Amino acid sequence: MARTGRPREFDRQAALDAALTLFWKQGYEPTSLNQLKEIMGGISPTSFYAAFGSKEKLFEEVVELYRSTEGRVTDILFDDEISPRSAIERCLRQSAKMQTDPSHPLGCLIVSGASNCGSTGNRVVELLKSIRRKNHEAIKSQVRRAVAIGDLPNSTDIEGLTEMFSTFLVGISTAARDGANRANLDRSIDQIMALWGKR
Amino acid sequence: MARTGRPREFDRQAALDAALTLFWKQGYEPTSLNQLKEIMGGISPTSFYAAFGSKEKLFEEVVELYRSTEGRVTDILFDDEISPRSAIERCLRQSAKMQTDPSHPLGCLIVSGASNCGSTGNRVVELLKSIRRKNHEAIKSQVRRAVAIGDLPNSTDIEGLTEMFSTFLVGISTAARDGANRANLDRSIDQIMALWGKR
DNA sequence: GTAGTTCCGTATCAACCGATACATAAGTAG
DNA sequence: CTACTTATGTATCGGTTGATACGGAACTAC
Repeated sequence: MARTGRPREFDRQAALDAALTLFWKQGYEPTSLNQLKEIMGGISPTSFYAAFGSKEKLFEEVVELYRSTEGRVTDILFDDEISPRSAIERCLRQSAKMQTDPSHPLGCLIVSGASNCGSTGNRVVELLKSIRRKNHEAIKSQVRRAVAIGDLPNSTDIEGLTEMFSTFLVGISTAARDGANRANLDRSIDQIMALWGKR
Repeated sequence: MARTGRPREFDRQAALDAALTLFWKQGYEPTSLNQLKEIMGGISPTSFYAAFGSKEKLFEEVVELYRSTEGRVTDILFDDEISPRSAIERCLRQSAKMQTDPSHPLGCLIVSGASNCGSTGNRVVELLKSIRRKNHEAIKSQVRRAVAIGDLPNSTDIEGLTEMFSTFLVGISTAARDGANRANLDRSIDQIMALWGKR
């Protein structure tokens, strides 16, 4: 049975895609409702709030969309089927490739999407921070697993190595926004991964 | 001869210090004139604009203040009197220490002070970006010098190694804001600097 | 004293912020 | 047809943004 009521006149998914692009480029707070409404197909405020609830809820939905598309480059950190080294290296390389891809805004929405926020944006800041924290923990699990399976020596400083990869990973967003290209980032990953084989 | 006219009733330097703290914590755009006026001694709008010109000019002055105080941790990147390795390592360690110091806001004003900006903040974004670019170039000069003096082999990938240190450096700001402590960051620097001795 | 200079407090500006009210249009259900 | 449901367009809400106008206060110069 078809849904009752007047049908929606704009493409909700297309509007969400457009909102992702805008939030990705500008961040949460500087992106205004007027900009969103315009890029989302010139919809009216009523349509906006009926379809998405609020700016904050839209952002949360956008983060989910990002995580299920471009943002999946970090999913491999949670993969225990491949080698720990491969998980971390591939995460870094995929992130570098994705974040420098000119077909969408530069950098990472999770890192740079809400770094400057006033008091109204606290929930959004915490949302992104919790995702970063999970990635950090996933890196730690991989390093720990590498030690457990003998791929890294028992003397390995797990916290130190984890923090190194984690800090580098979040740094990619600023680097990409500052104009670092994929080739240079890939070579920097060659360098940082050399640590793994040199001890 | 003393200056003519009614004397200023607030401490301009103290106001500037307070503005630095607020911008550092919240970033450029989310920090409002009302917040600034209040923390700067409860001054009036007239006093604010007479003394600092505009919000943007105040921020530029705040950046200068930061660069001449806490922000000096990166100055050592421009020092050609010490060894390249020492210049980079000390920059990283000083940055990690400074950015996790609880006596002031976490992270780095140059990296995180204006990452989310609308069209009005473009000049500010470019100002910070240009500073980051200079740091990146300074790292490159140090790596190049290291190769020149034989501290790194001729086969060194200068671009790759530079990007690695530069990306890690900017990553410290997000890491610190996410709660990384100094000890862990220091150990991560142990790890990343080990590259220098392992080839 | 008076003139000139600089700063201060209050009141206010136009523009924009996120969010709603209200009436109406377009569909389904019976 | 009427009743119900859902989306739409316009007009507007109260609040905040960065920035000014204007008159008066506090100082120096002479």
